[in-house]
Amino acid sequence: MKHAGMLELPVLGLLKERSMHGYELRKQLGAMLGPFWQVSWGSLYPTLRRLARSGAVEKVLEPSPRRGRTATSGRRKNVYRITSEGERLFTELLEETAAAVDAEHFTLKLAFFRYLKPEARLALLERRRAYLQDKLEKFKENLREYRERIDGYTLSLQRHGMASTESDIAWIDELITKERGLEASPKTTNA
Amino acid sequence: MKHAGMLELPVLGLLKERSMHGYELRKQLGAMLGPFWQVSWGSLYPTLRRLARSGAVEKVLEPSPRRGRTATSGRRKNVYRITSEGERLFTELLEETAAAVDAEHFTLKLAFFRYLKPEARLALLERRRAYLQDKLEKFKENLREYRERIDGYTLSLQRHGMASTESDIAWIDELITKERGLEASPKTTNA
DNA sequence: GCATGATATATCGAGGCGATATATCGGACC
DNA sequence: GGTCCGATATATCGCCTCGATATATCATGC
Repeated sequence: MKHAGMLELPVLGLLKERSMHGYELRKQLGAMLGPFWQVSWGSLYPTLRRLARSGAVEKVLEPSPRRGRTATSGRRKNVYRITSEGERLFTELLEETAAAVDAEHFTLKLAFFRYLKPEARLALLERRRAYLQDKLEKFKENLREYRERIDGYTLSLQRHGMASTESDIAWIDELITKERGLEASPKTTNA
Repeated sequence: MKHAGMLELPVLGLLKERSMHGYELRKQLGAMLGPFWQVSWGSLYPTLRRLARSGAVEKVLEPSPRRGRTATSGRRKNVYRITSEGERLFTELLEETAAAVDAEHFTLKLAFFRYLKPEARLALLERRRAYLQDKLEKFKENLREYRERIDGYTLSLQRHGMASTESDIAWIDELITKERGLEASPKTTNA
């Protein structure tokens, strides 16, 4: 993953559930997002430092590592806890639609959808859908324009890219349908 | 796109066809790879500088911008030409299978497949296929392990990820089949 | 005792990206 | 003729990600 400020949201989202240290955070992230996209230390620790500096998280003082045999772990651990400012930032980052277009950002937002109200979810889904639709159009246009100039491999590549984009749109549509169903059901049940 | 050393291959590949300056290079790249992944200036110009420093490309002296009206363009242009060292580097980067697993690297290699011998193409395709297959297995394993702990959105996300990966594998298989057909055809035609 | 691997934090350098600065050129508009 | 704008063209800055690496401590097994 390449884009900037990728980790803020998932780190805050996990710390929202319970305080953790960096190493554990990484493991949880891996479980949540599938076995791929293992977060690198060079991204994670600086992110925690940034969040701490901005007051979104704070270091929890461990109850003294106690240099004796009774302590479960004498190892140095930096446990981080989310602050109220962090909670605010989390919601702000999650709701913001501008970054919802990017695949990675959208994926990360989706993993924390349960914290959003239905209308905010729909807003994000529809923003992402519009982006994909636009991408598809541009693909077609590009293909019309450069058709003769590209070779078979590149053509196949572009066709597969278009098919993938269509599949992504269909998936988003499923999610939108489910979401509307959830919105409607409370009233429908009562009708 | 995020990974390191992404631009070396496509820049050399385009300069192989004809000498160009940075701005044009960017436009060609866009046409080739679809309307997305517009290469940033902050990546392109440093890449050209690196390639020039390592002797893979060289600046072509424009026939003096001629401060008169006869010149088609008095604007400063840095036209780059590939060297024999650059041709060698291009082939090396293209054939190397290690980086073929990454989606972006693989895509870029595919765009220059026509410069490879059939067996080298097959090697890259099969390497990419093995990676995707492994990715799929790990997805399934991860899902078995964390099934109960993830919510509906995350589950849907992972399922879609798996379906996409399967679709990618099917596409690679198509390419492999075509490739084997091409390999066989010269003999078949003569049989 | 002592090797090994998991836990845990931290930093470095290379490179990508978005934003921005700067300048020239070709046309459109009046 | 003047002037504004958008396309052409090169370049750099700062922030961030990533892979590699360094450095410990702890748990387990032999």
